[in-house]
Amino acid sequence: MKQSIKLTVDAVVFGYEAKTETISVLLVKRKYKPFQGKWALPGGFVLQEESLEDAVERELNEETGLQINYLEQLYTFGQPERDPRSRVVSVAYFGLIKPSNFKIAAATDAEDVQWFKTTELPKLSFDHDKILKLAIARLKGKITYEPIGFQLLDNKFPFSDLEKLYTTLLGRTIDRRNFRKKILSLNILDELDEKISRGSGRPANLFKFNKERYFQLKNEGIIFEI
Amino acid sequence: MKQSIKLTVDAVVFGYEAKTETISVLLVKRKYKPFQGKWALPGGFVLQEESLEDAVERELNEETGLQINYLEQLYTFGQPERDPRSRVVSVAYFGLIKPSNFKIAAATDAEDVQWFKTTELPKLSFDHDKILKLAIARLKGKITYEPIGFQLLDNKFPFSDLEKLYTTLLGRTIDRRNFRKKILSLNILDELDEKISRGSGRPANLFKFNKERYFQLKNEGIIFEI
DNA sequence: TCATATTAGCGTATTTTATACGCTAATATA
DNA sequence: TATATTAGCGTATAAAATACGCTAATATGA
Repeated sequence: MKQSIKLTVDAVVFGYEAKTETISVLLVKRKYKPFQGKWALPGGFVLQEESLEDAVERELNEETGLQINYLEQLYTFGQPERDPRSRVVSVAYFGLIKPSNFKIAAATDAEDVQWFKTTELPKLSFDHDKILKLAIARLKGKITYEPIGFQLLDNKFPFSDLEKLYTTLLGRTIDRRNFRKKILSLNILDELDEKISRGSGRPANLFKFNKERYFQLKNEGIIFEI
Repeated sequence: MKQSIKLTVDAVVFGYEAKTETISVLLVKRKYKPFQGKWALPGGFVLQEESLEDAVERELNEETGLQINYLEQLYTFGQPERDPRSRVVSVAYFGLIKPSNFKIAAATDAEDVQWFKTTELPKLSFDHDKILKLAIARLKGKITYEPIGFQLLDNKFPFSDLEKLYTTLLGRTIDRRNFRKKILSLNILDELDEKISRGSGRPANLFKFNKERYFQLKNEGIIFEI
């Protein structure tokens, strides 16, 4: 067996800001060759005795200092020529973080770390463009049949944040009344006895995603769908 | 970099027989240690300069002689202890073959190859039980929102074959009239000027999945859904 | 302090889609 | 030629999705 393949993990981490209604991706500036000085997805080599998930979380923490909120495997990229140095296969992950976490990024490690709006992306290293493209498609697709959107909002959020998130992700206007009816009929949101006022306009009630209830419904075969 | 991780691919290949209404999985009996003599998913080490897809197709061909009809990446399994020998990460694939191909299996290589009904599975080697379980879930889930079912039927098939396949996969009865209406309204089947008679009963018209039309509709944003 | 701008919150009518339901047609076989 | 078997199809009802516009509560600027 002459196989000598290196294994890496890469992470596509999305963040959302309701104020500007933008989805951003976390990128790091590469310190070493190849693609030195270019932007890339955070990631790196898997340690010998470490699970893939541990590897992603370690790399993310080392490079960005961020606490991830939701993480799932995206796809494994293994084209022989994807790394100019040698054969490197990368298991890509897909992550989401909450806005409160969003703000503290870029605060930790040596390399440059930055949030990029998905509409203003730089050219990326390796095949990371391809990975990112797939991740964006996954995010947009998944949001309609699994409640991962809540992972991009704070624990307590006004309904309008959710609405704006869906408008942004789906790239089209949605009817506010019908959307509210639909989401509330799913019975996975708890309305709190708390209001929030952000600038002008009527203060909004805060909601909370009820994870327990969601999993209970899921077990009963009731499916989330927008 | 002290990393020395081996990379393998494994394939979960499903076949369907309308006569018995059973879904089967292709398994091979292991020739060497570990798990010598035990059943496992077909697969093996990725060659140094080979893409992951090429590796799966090569291994499948070497071990079973089968031509695969549909192949997609399933998930990458990387728990450190999943192989007792050393660190081995496996990229699992999900494949479907048509009944005509189904029959010629087990005809080629040295190891023992066999179809197992998904209801009568043996204990598998490594973490292959877990992989198979995920693949079955994927098959059952995917069939409702992508027309992969046609990959399990012959090119020309009577409508009842499709109906039986869905009944089997979904594990519940479906209303024949409503199912027919729904599928035909999708406009992705061509009704042929050909009939088939299998034993008693009224001979059935043959249908053909219109791939071009499906992709055209898909591009227009029209989604297949059962 | 009051007029204006801004965001939140909600109901009903209409259209579309899903579901429920049972008979006749064409063949093989006994 | 009678019987068993599979194929093929329509209509009525229920459920879900969509379309649509006003009032409430606050901030802000005149």
